[in-house]
Amino acid sequence: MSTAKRQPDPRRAQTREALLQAAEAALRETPIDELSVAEIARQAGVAVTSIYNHFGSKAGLQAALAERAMDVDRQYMDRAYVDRRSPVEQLQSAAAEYLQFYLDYPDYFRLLAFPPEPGRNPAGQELNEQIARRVDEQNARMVKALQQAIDAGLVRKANARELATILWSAWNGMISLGWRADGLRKNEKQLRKMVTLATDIITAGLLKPPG
Amino acid sequence: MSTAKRQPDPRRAQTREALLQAAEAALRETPIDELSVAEIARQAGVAVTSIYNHFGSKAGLQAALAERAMDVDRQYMDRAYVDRRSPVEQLQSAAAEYLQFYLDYPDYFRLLAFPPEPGRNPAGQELNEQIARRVDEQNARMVKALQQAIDAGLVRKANARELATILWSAWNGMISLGWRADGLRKNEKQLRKMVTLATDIITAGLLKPPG
DNA sequence: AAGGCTTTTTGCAAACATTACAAAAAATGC
DNA sequence: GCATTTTTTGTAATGTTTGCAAAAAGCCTT
Repeated sequence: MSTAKRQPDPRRAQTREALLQAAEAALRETPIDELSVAEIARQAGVAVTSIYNHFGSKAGLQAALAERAMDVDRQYMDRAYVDRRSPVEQLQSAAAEYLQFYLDYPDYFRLLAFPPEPGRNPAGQELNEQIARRVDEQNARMVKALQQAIDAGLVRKANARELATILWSAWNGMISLGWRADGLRKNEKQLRKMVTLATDIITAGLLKPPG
Repeated sequence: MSTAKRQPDPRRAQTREALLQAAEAALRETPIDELSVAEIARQAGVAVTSIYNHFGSKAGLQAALAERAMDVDRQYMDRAYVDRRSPVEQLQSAAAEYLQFYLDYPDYFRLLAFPPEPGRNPAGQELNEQIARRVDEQNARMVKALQQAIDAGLVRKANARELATILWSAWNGMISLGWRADGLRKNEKQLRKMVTLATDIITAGLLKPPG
């Protein structure tokens, strides 16, 4: 293995940070569709190409912002996983908080739940993996809650990790109805109702021993 | 209302059909990413602009093909909703067939489950609504099975339509893990397992009366 | 602290999707 | 057959994305 080490080039962190800050600031003024990569680069004082060097695409840059916002997400989830609550209650509130995160940051949610294909661009792929790790990290908390419930005999025996993935991806599917452009779209109220009911049903199904 | 009627212009159907056929044929040879709208238009013998007149976007054209493919989807679902089966069995096989449809036609599945935004283009919006109607039509069969189960006292009392939406969107969320570009992606085997387990849990939860 | 090597940035050209618009072509209804 | 309307077409312009080569800047060794 040729792991030739080297001190990291400070320029890299610098332009990366300049882009993130410029993009974040610009996005507070202008919706993403009306904001061109040229404009972002101009405000960051770097070349357009640098966006692709660092993030792989315009969506990648946005995703990098979303990844930062996962710190926010962690706060949401902190509210859900409180130890005094029963595991079932924790799942219910995790679902509610996850939905709330979407309602507060719809763009970021979409990028985390349904990341755009990075193509063959290495920077984009790397970023994607990084985001996946963050998501996984969050799901780990759900896994923990489920495992406790299983160990306590409250929930049917099953792989807690798989169960968490089911829960999380099912929520994603439901919440994605919030931005459909057709008649199948659901509004906030409907989403709340749906996610609540679904989580209720699923937890009921978990409590019952397998037939 | 100024509903001035008029005979439909045959040219419209003609170029539409030419585009659909050319696109379908071309897509058998070339993946969508490597197929330009210019090339499709050329093979159809029409102007590029016509694609936008009729379908709103390149994705719209693909979606129109997917809409046609819903006849295929319907056939898959026919296999699931067999009257001799119990409602719960019907749901299980519906889930399995839906997943199979994705496995056989991943591109079409994606367009139906997660339709791209049509923007402000009227043609694209119209197409989107059309697809939504088809999807709704399919879900109606699930609604029917659920309603029967509710009426028979097998399943907790709830709005069958809502339940069907939950089931369908949850499946979408799980199946979407099949094309994630990061470490969270699931392969065919894992998807089967997950969808089966999830449907099992959900139906178990449905059977149990609400606490 | 100088020179060589590597990383990073930059600018440019080209491909592609998309939009807007105006002119051309073709159909309808009378 | 003619006036009106619909549809198609071509073109110019904008924006994202890729590839490439040159320039700039940083690291490392001596």
